[in-house]
Formats: sequence, C-alpha cells, structure tokens
Amino acid sequence: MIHIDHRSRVPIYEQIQTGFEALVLAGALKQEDQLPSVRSLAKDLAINPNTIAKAYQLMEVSGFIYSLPGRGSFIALDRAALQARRRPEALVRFQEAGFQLKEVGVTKEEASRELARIYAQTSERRAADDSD
Amino acid sequence: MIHIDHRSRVPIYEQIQTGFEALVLAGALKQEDQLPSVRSLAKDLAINPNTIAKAYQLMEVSGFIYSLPGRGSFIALDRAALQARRRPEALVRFQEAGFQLKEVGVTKEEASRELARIYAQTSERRAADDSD
Amino acid sequence: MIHIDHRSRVPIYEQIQTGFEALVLAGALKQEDQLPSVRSLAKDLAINPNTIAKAYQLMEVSGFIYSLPGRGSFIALDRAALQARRRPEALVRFQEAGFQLKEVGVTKEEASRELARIYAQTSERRAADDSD
Amino acid sequence: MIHIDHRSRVPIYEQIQTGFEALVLAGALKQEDQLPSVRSLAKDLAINPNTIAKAYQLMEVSGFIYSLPGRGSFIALDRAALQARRRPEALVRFQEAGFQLKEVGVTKEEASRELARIYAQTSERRAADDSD
DNA sequence: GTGGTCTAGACCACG
DNA sequence: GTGGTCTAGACCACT
Repeated sequence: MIHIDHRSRVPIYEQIQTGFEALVLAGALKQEDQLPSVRSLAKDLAINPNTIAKAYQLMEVSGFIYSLPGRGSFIALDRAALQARRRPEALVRFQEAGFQLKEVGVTKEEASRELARIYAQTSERRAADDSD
Repeated sequence: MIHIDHRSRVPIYEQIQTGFEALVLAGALKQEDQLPSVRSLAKDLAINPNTIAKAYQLMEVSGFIYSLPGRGSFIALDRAALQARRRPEALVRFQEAGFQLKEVGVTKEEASRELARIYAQTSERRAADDSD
Repeated sequence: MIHIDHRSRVPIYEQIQTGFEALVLAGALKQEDQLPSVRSLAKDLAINPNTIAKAYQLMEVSGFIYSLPGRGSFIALDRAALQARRRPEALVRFQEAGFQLKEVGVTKEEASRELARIYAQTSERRAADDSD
Repeated sequence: MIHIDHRSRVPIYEQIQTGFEALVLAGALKQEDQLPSVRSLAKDLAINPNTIAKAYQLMEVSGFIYSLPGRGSFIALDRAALQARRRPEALVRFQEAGFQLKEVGVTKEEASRELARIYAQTSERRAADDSD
C-alpha cells in the first residue's frame, strides 16, 4: 500500500504517516477503512515493528486514525476533513516555495506556467495499483 | 545581519548559510564582500564560534564563499550565479508544494491568486536600507 | 581500515576522506557498503568522534557517501563514478608536478622512466587481503 | 617581479619564496643578484612588510639567500645548486601525482602523452616580462 | 586580529 | 545502537 524510500532522510515513521494520508487524499482509503496490522505492515515493508507502532501512535494522537484494542486501527477522518486539516501548512509551504522561486529570479510568467503544468497532471497514484 | 530562530528545527549553521545566501539574492551583499568574522558573528548572535565556523566551512566547500586564514571570509559568487545554482532545487520545492496544494483541494484559481500575491509583494530587503 | 598520520599537516578529517576514497578506488569498498560507525572508527583510530563526524559530513555533502541517522553511513558512488570525479584534479596535480620536475632539471627521459616505474607497480591494495 | 595570488590558500610568505626560487630556476635571477628590499617589495605587492620579512627570513635560514645588514639580501645559490636541492621533493610529488593518476583510471599511455605535452612546452616565464 | 583543527562532553532523534 | 547538533575551550598558522 505504501512506498518507503529507505534512502530518504525523512524518518520512516513520518513516511508512513504521510503515506496513509496521501492514500486518503487520493481516495484510495476512506473513513472507517481498516489499516493493516502493525505486524503485517512491518513484514510487508521489511521494517521494524516498533517504527510502525510509532507511526500508528502518532497518527492516533493526531486524530487521523483511531485504534480499538484487539480489533485494529481505522481511518477517523474523511477526505474533506483531512484536506481542511492539511490546507494551512500546505499553503505556508507553497508561499515559502513561491518566494524562493521569485528569489532565484524565476519570473511570474514562468512560475504560472509551472503551476499550470502541476494542475494539468491527472492525480497519479503510484502505490495504489500494485497491492490493493 | 542575520536572524536566528533558536526554536526552529533547522540547524543553526544551516540558518546561517541560507541567511547569507538570502542577503546575496536580495542584493545586500555582493561578490567579494567580506563576511563578518567568525568570532564577531558568534558574539552578535550569541552562538558558539564553532557553530559559525561550521557554517562558514560548509559555505566554502559549496563554493559560495571562500575563506583565507588570517584575512577573513568573502562572497565568491555574484547574485546571478547564486540564482542559477539555487534554481533547480527551488523549482523542485515549488512543484512539490504545488502538488500538495492540489492534493488538499486548493483549486487552480486559488493557487494562481496566491502566486500572484507572492509576486506582487515588493521584494522587501531588510538589510539594504541602512546600507553599510 | 584506514591509517592516520598524526604527524602530517593534512587534517585528520581529510585523511579519513581520502582514505575511504582510496579504499573505493582500490576496490576494497563498493557502492552501498556500510562505513564503520562514527563511534567505532573513533575508537579504532583513537580519535575524537567529532573529528570522524566532521569527515563523514564532508563526505556526505560531496556526495561520496550518504548517512542515514540511526542507520549508518554508506558509499554512494561506484568506483567508476569516483574515478571520473577525481580525474580532473588528478590531472592538474600531475601537470603541476611534471612542470616542477622539468623546472628542477629532470630530463624527459628520466621523467618517463619514473612514470613507467609507477605504472609497473602492481596496484597494492593493503586492505583487500584480509577481506572482512 | 613576483606574482601573488591573493585568493590562494598558499600562505603569501610561501608564494614569495617559491616565486624567487622560480625566478632563479628560470634563469631570471642569478647567484649574487640582489633582491628588492623588504619595504619596496611590500609596496610593490601591496602586502604587509612583516609578511615579506618573514619570507626573507625563511629563505635565509634555508640557505637560499643571504642578508647583509644594511646592504640587502642576495641570492646565495646558483641555478644548478637550487635544482639539486629541489629535486627530491619534486620527485616525490611527481610520484604521488602519478600514483593518483593511475588510481583514477588514467592509462599509462594517456599519462605518457600528458608528460610529453608538459615537456614540449617552452619554459614560459609569466612574470619576468613586465617588470624586469 | 583572522580562519582552522581538535578534544571533551552533552543532548537529541531515529531504529 | 546510529548519526546530528551544539557548547566549551584549547592550540595553531597566517597577516
């Protein structure tokens, strides 16, 4: 379900979090859907179960998932709620990136063209095809 | 000259690097200009000299500045060269940020408006006014 | 794995860098091989861990290795890529050394003989024998 | 007479030493020729007189020049003697450079061709034309 | 005064 | 266990 980049500096537990969020944002996972168990995901990704458990724990405290002891973990939010949650930070990141673009001499026209190109892409879901 | 955010997770030595780059990109520092000495900057920012020295050494290996023992450290690149260097990473960051924006449900029109707002800002250069 | 000359004026952290590069150039270390941990190498060489860490960080920014916090440091380049990187500087050094040789009165024939002697040596790889 | 590279990391006093030696090796200065005074050279090169004095002092202790208080400094060695002196280190440097060349994958043939090119050049003296 | 190197020791995040 | 960051303080070479 989720792709881990072992050579990335982004912590693995964080890649797991953003991975599940991306699945919800892309529509591949819906509210109340069950997540894989810690053990099975750890096995699938060839990752230490402690790391998976840490990711699940963080997603739970953030309210993105909820866990029922003995039954498993489930998506707590629907797509719209998650989008609303992520929007502020996404905007800040976009503003920062835009400012840097301007700073390195990219014109407004070039930036607009780049933005159009991004929105022209059909939302690709990389990891959703193989496993699900 | 440079502002440090001690609460940020970005390492201090990295904030120093991006700080000086921003000064060059903003035109407040030019090629061959001398940087403050390791010790004086350390004193100004209330930071250990070793941390400053680390930032300077990394800026030197990156080719952004050059240091001459006993003489000081100096800007090695002009603004255009620095822009050309930073452009690829800035583009990638912008693309990622744009994709996330789209992912959280921001429409193309809202994104364009945001981008226009960024480019509308007169490039504020804090340090350029009291030109030393 | 690596030998440090404490009497040399070449900084220790630089000797470590060139040491690891030599190991790759000699074939004793390959791409994706793990380097000794900062602490273990520090202990082996009886050198402060900070000095090792400095060497590792510089090798990382140069793209020769990559480090993953909590996991270790690994060779990022294969032998051919490293050779291609080092070739320009090696050529310049050779040209300078050759010019100086000429300057001190060594004839072309003597220089050629010396060069032949260098290339006649079977490439001695010290660390390759007791292959770990 | 001598060219100083202010952006080089080679200490200025060392550039001065090698500069005078190069002039002798090139035949532009001969045994018993007088060197410029510390003050005049310092003025010409726009360098601190202390640095010049340090260079002269080191050249004197090495036996390359001798100083007669009140009269000036003079070349102590003829070209052949200086060549004989410099030869051992030049050879070592050449060997090291040659080994590195081999290490980065340059073939014996390429190295020979490079060496031939060096010896084909007529000994150019850059700084000797303008001032002398 | 300048930058450069090294040691010592502490604390953090990641797995 | 791993690497990463920072502080503190010492010593060196160069100008």
